[in-house]
Amino acid sequence: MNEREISTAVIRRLPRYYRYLEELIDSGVERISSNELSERMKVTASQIRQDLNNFGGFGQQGYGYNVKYLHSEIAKILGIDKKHNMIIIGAGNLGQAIANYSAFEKRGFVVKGIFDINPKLVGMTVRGIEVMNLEDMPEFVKRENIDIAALTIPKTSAADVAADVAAAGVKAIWNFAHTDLALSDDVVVENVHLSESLMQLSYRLARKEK
Amino acid sequence: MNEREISTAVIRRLPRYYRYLEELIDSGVERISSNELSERMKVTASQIRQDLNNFGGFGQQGYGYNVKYLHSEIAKILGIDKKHNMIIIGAGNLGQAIANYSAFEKRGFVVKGIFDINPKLVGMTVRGIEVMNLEDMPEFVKRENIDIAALTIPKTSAADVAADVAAAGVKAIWNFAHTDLALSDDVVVENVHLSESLMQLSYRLARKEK
DNA sequence: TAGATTGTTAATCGATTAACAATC
DNA sequence: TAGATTGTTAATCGATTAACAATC
Repeated sequence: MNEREISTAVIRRLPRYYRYLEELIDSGVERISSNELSERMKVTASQIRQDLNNFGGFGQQGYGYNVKYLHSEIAKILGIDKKHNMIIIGAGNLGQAIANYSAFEKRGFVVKGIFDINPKLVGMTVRGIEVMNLEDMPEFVKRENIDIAALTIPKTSAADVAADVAAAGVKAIWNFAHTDLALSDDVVVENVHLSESLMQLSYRLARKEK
Repeated sequence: MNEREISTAVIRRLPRYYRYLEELIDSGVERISSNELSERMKVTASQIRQDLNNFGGFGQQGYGYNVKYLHSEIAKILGIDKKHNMIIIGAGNLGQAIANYSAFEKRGFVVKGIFDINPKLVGMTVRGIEVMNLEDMPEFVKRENIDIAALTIPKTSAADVAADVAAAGVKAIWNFAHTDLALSDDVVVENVHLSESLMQLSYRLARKEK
């Protein structure tokens, strides 16, 4: 696999390619050219070919791309050909929503445990997964080989909890708290800032109205 | 206000500026230079000045930026100085999480109603907001002057529901369904694709491990 | 072989960074 | 006035698009 750095712009597009390829498989399409795909996805064929060729030559001249093959190759690139053990910290609605979302499991993300500090929530069960006390998290992370922690907690406690899960051995944090987490470089942090998304929507709405 | 198109890269950064300015206000800071802010936010001072000057000269030579003033100007740019009436379609965990998230209301996004097709959920109350039957949505949108609809529903029904809310007069859709919505250009669509975010995390995790 | 379409190089476009004159 | 820092122009860098030779 190539050593040169892939831009985030490319990485952001990969899951979308993956989704479209999935739909093509479902509708029984066996091969597709960059041109046909470009029309469906509303991006240029050139961009599709450039993006894919960052990772290898998955197509064939005169033929195009084999849908199933390309789909499986992108899965490998994204690392979703392997299982990932995940925990959720924060058993509120958002944490429960993620725990309940079975499509993640289909992509190899298995929720092994949910944690909270609220004694009212501890002991509860979400989709068969027990809500445990946050104190028991470090031991659980080690025992169950957890590599991803989703933080669905208020921003006030996010920094501390992030430090704790990192110390326990978690390798990636999916952060829903509205704050930037400063952690050592060997922990991956992926942010989902819902309020920022809503503000972008608001901006575009305001421009339209003008 | 300027007529030239602002790039999405700039728009994506605005909410983050806003958040940092909010924190500065909370900690009693009255003015800040692009240089100080650049250190806190880990972006270049040049970028901050360029971004802001897309919208106007909010600073003063030799002084910097007045934190409160800049904060309020960005609020205006983002359109969050005005109230937005919002509905949520889909009363599952994710819909409930959004309804319960009071911070949105602080930014002027007021959840007026929640809709679902599941009769078990209809009649329920979330944060004092009644869950109504989706059939009653069009009339509600008109009566309550709704301009934003959050779609927290499965992708199978997303396209139809999106068309319905647009027909009812909703001006912007905050889409959580894992599909691209094709709608007329006068409806703003902002996507939150959680599974794509998780795959990006997975990609970065896989690269780290290699 | 001819036609189609990739992989890849080159050209263009846009975004970021650097530099500095304007000015508070 | 001198110092600081913006607003803005110019330079650089990177990403996207176009073009086409390679090849199935």
